[in-house]
Amino acid sequence: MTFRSEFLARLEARGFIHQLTDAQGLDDLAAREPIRAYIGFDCTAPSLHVGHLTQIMMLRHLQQSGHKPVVIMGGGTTRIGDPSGRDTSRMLLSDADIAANMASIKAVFERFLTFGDGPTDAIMINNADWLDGLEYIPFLREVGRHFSINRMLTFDSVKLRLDREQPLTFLEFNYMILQAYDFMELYRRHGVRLQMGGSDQWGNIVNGIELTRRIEGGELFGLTTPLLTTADGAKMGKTAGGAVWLNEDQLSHYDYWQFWRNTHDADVGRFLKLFTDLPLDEIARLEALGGAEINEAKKVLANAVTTLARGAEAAEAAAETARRTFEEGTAGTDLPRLTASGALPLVDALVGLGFAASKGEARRLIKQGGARVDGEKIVDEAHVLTIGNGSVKISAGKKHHGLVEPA
RNA sequence: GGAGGGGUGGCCGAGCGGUCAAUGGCAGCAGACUGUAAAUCUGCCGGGUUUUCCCUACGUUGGUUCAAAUCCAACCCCCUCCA
Repeated sequence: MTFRSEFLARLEARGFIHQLTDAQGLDDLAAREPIRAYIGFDCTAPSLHVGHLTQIMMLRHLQQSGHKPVVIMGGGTTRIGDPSGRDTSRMLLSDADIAANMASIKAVFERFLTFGDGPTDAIMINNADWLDGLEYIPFLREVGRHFSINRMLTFDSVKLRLDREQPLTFLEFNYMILQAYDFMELYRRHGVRLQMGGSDQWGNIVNGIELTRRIEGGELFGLTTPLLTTADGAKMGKTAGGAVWLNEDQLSHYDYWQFWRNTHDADVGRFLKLFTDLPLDEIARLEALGGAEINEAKKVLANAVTTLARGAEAAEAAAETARRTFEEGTAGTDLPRLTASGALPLVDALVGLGFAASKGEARRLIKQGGARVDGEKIVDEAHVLTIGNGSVKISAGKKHHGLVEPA
């Protein structure tokens, strides 16, 4: 359908919309008045990763179209663990871990959203505020009676586990109830009308809408984004080294930039729309580039996305390092580095720079011709570097480059 | 509580007394070809060590044996059915 509201029109044009509970109703509402919409984030790790980026960008578009983003930190729900999309239970995190993670995650949002007290300023709320104080019996009487087990069993998050004969604890089984309760509580406390999330959250979102309608008579809306996979079907945001973290203390600016620079051809257009603010006609132009020229589009993508998450300076530095390293074959300043003095076995340098997980792997790398020192291929596993006064460039394969510098 | 089935490397999944660091698949890494892409082909893929050597590993702990992922016992956890 064609949306009248700027918000939905934008999301639609950029490929954010997968499912919508009441497209017409939400469109009318968003066209008529500023709305408050929320997305919840788990605090299971000290940083969000690029898999969360779709959600964050959606809040950004919300704010840019004149609405108010509400970021929910799952301080309470993380103590339960969301079974959605998982076939095994999460480890239970300690409260201290959760608090530390939450503090670490918060900072990222400030790069994407403007927080404050104004009408369209974003706010951040911890659902522990109301979940921690819940009393069991009163909660069951108020909320629990609106959930039928029969129906809960049909939700994907539960069904998947049951079908695969994998355990689902009662603790986890309650997650969807608490998330539904969140939505209602946000409606009560802050007048939030819309919950957004990944497609795996559909069930949880619908539950919240239903619950609020029954108890409060309020009309709420839900919107989910498509599950994001790369062109070859892999889940977004996982690389060899693990997740692609948004926090810079978890992943260097350069590596973050490189992740985007290495986007598959087929994904470039989609990613530009989802993860950057570039105008659509500009994206159409970039997307149309064929052959080797699409590399230009990838650089634009990497620059734009890195600027958002890490700042313009970080993006420029990473881009410059990449240019020097890959196009000139020299070395940029942003590369991973290692200091040493005197004699350093190449194997140790490779391990020290993080290019190999063990010495055995480093040896293997050398044996197979993947290791280079100052651009020169080394096949001697026992090669020893002599660190004098200049830095030495170490390469592992075509993509990993680093520097060993004198101490 | 009872009966049965099961817990193997990042994941899936074989093995069921030596020839097992453990078949196969996926994922991953490197090489060739390229465009820091994809596809394809080749090699590698527990750790250490200049190597037919040592460590660690098949839920946990003990035991049998010259020898155990493989047999036995106890325990822990999971699944199914019964109560």
